[in-house]
Amino acid sequence: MATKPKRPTVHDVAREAGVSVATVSRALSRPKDLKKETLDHVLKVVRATGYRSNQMAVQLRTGLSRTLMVLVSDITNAFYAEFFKGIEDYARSRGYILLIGDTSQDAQSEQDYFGMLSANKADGLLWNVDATPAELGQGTIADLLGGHPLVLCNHNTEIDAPTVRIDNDLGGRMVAEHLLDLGHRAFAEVAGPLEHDSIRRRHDGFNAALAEAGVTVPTDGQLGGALGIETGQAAARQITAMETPPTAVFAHNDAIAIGLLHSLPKLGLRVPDDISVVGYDDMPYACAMTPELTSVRLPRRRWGAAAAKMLISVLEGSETGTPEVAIPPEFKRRESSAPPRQN
Amino acid sequence: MATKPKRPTVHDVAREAGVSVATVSRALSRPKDLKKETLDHVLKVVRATGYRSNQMAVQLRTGLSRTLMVLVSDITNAFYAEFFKGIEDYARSRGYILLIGDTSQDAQSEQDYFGMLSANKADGLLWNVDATPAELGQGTIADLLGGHPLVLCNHNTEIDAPTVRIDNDLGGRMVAEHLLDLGHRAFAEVAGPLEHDSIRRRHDGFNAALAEAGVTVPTDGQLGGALGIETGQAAARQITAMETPPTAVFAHNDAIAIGLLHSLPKLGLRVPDDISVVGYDDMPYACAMTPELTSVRLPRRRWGAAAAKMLISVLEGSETGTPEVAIPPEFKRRESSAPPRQN
DNA sequence: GTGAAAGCGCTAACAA
DNA sequence: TTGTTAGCGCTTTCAC
Repeated sequence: MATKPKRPTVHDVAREAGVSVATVSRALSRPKDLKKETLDHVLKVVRATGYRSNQMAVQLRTGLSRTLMVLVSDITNAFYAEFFKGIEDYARSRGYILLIGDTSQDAQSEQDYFGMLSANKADGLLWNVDATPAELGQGTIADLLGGHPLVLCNHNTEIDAPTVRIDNDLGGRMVAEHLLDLGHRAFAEVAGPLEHDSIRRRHDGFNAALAEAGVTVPTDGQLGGALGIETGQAAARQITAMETPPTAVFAHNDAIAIGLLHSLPKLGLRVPDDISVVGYDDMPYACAMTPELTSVRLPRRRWGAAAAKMLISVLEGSETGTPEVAIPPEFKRRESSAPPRQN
Repeated sequence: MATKPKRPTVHDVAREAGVSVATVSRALSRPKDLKKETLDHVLKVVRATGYRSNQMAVQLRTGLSRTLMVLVSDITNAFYAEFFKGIEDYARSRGYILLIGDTSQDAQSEQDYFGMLSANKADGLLWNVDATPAELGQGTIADLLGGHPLVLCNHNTEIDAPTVRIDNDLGGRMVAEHLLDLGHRAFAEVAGPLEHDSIRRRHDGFNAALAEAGVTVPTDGQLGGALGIETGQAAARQITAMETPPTAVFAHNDAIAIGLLHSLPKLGLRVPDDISVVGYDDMPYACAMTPELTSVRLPRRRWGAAAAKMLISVLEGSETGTPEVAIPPEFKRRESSAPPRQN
């Protein structure tokens, strides 16, 4: 643990190099302000001494941490992996690093993380909002965050901030159009929690597109629950129990779809022969299901990168409004959807 | 953007409360050093002014960032999600936050992150090593990290540091024993990159247990490749092309197993009737495959928590050796493995 | 129990 | 082009 021998500071380097601390600082941050000779010399000493600037001091001095806080409700969700990567890639290309936090849908954790932002542990926040925080009543979001800027990764009507989200209306619509094209007219929908904007929109888009074709989802075909495998399994039981089951189901995410794929056949409905199943998200394993799952691919990496870019633009002053950009998803047709049987 | 009105500092609070800055600082960090009266008064002013300490200053002054850096080679891998959560949970309970970095198996990125550690962006490092960094030749790992402590989450013979890893020898052994118990004697193994310690060990454990039963994997049954679905698909082709295919396959992770599950039936071998498949990792979707995948469950969350605990112990001085703890996995029997057919 | 004051290591005016 | 110097906001001796 060579942690004892105190690390060299600008002063050490300055003394060693026979220049002032300012020169050392400049050599590192604005090299072109120095005579090439001096620069080379200082840099050599820097290397010789193994000097590394102490970011704690830099941060205090500049007021910048070059750190982005990323908040999601469940870091455990594989869904976010690519999203993080997109953020990380762009952020790092701009010299920022990531503080990733999991709020677990818990108001206290959320507050804690907001507190860290206020305490300048990060310069800005990338937030995948699920629910509007309760504390928001007591002030604006900017107060909560200590004035640090925020970019939302989900739409939220009660928070006024730049937003970079997936175009879920379009996603839902894509599913409807695909299924209609195949000839389906009898549908079921297994929804997630509709109070979440991103869920609501895939629902709205789906149903709007159906409505335009003169079709509606019957009441008993409107199922839903949490965004998990079990919801799909439960839905499969409900669907197979119906007198005239739908010929196509739209699951609000791939986990639900997997639950369907897994349970429907066991309960007597083959996919896609008897019933088509379309998922949403296009998780990595969607294409390895049996049958391969038709899904809506969300460009999660691009999404993360766009959000990071937006936040950094705000931080660096080149973005001042509160734009809302919606990233279009992409439809992935696979084996789990097919034309309905003729009967 | 209420970012203009400069935030209150200890001085502001001190003036407002009619005490010294020292007293304000104490009120926040060591309340019991103050007369209850003073304390209450200061705290009231703190609340009134909305004061929040500036962590940048605290860090510089104390030399502590209360931040843990976590480095993995691919943040995109769903495998890490639960691992992160375990780290986050424990870390946060101890007042630490997480800086998560993705090295992309890239030496430069790795160096960059090490540099940030040296620059005190974090107090310590939790590292899921894949390969020993090339730069290690030029000095000890402690130098590279600026003297900050490190806990490895994978064994690495060339780096001497406390390690908290999964007991992969045991995992591999569990698979062999399960399959032997079922009556299998003809095996194939689809391995990952054996240069990784965690992969090597599941291989070693598996083969050692087979050897003890007097069985070996024939040469043409020793397959392998990257830890992805495609490797499983390719292996399925090789296996089905064999004159006498094995009755059981051990896939080094679930992705490979999924590739097998997906491709074997298409090529004429039913799972588990003709051939048993056992995966490794027990990813969330393993139990939703058709057939449900028998796998080795890695307690990833517990693993992360244990690693975080170890690192914080080192940081706070209560752990000084270089212990190596191996966390035992758990066997999950499901549908994809069954006794071999009698023939 | 409380205050005064000395920095932590760095950057950025301002001077020279 | 380079140096001097004043802090950034906080914690922590050391006095009182």
